[in-house]
Amino acid sequence: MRIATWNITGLRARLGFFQHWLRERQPEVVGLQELKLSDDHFPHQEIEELGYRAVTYGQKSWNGVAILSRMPLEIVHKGLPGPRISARAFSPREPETSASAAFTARTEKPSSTPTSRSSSRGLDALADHFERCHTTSEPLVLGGDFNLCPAPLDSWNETALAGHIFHTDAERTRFRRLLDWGFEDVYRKLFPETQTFSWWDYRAGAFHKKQDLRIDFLLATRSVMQRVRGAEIDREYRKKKDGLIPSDHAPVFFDME
DNA sequence: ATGTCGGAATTATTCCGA
Repeated sequence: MRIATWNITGLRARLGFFQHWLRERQPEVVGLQELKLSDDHFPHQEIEELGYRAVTYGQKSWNGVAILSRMPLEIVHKGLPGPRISARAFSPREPETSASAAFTARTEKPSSTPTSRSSSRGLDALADHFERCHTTSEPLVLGGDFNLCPAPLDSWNETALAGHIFHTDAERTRFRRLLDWGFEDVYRKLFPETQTFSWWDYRAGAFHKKQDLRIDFLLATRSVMQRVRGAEIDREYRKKKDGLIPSDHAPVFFDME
C-alpha cells in the first residue's frame, strides 16, 4: 500500500500531469496541497474515473488541501482552530490501517528584529491538534509541505542559508515538536544519510542549478513505521512530462505492507 | 537572462504572490 503527499501547485493547471502520475505510481492514498481552488471547483469526476474518492478543504486562489483514497474515507476532522492559522488538516480514517492528514504550513519570513515571531504557527496548531485529539499508539500518517529543512542535510547550502527562511532554529524547533510527540520522518528514518530533495523554486532555474531543499515529508507513528518497506522522493515528476509543466514540488511516498 | 509559474482582475494583458 502506497501513501503519498504532493504540493501540486494548482490542481486545475496540473490535472493532466497529476493523472499521469496517478496512473504511473498507483498510490492508495494521496494528500494534496496548494489546490488553488474552492471545493465547488474540485474535479471529482476526473478523479473518480481513476478510482479515487476525494475529501477536500479548498480555498479560492491559494492554499487548499485534499485527501484522495481508493479505500473508503471518513472525515473525522476538518480544519484547525485558531486565528490566522493557514495550516489545515483532514483525518480520514480507514478501519484497520491508518488515519491520514494533509496540510500546508506557511512559513513567515523572519524579520530582522530578534523578538519577532519567526515561523509556522500552523505547525504549532498541528502539534496541538495531535496532542489533544490523538495518541501515539494510533496508526497515523501526516503528510505535507512543511516549508522548512529539518536539518543541514536537507538543504543544498546550509552554510549560506543558516538562519534564513527554511533554515531557522525556530522552524526546526516547531518541527521537532511533532517528532518529540511520536512521529517519525519516514524518508529520513529509512535513509539517515541520503541527501534527497523535494522542492525547487520555479524562479531563477533552481532545478537546473541544483538549488534544492527537502521540505515535503510524510510522518508516521510507530505502528505504521514498522510496516514501512520503502520510501521515495519522486524527482522524475519534478520534470516536464509529455510537455506538461510540473509542480515546483516533487511527490513523496512510502510503501507499507 | 530573475532560465517561472498560476490565478485573478478584467477581457489579452497586467498584476500579485510564492
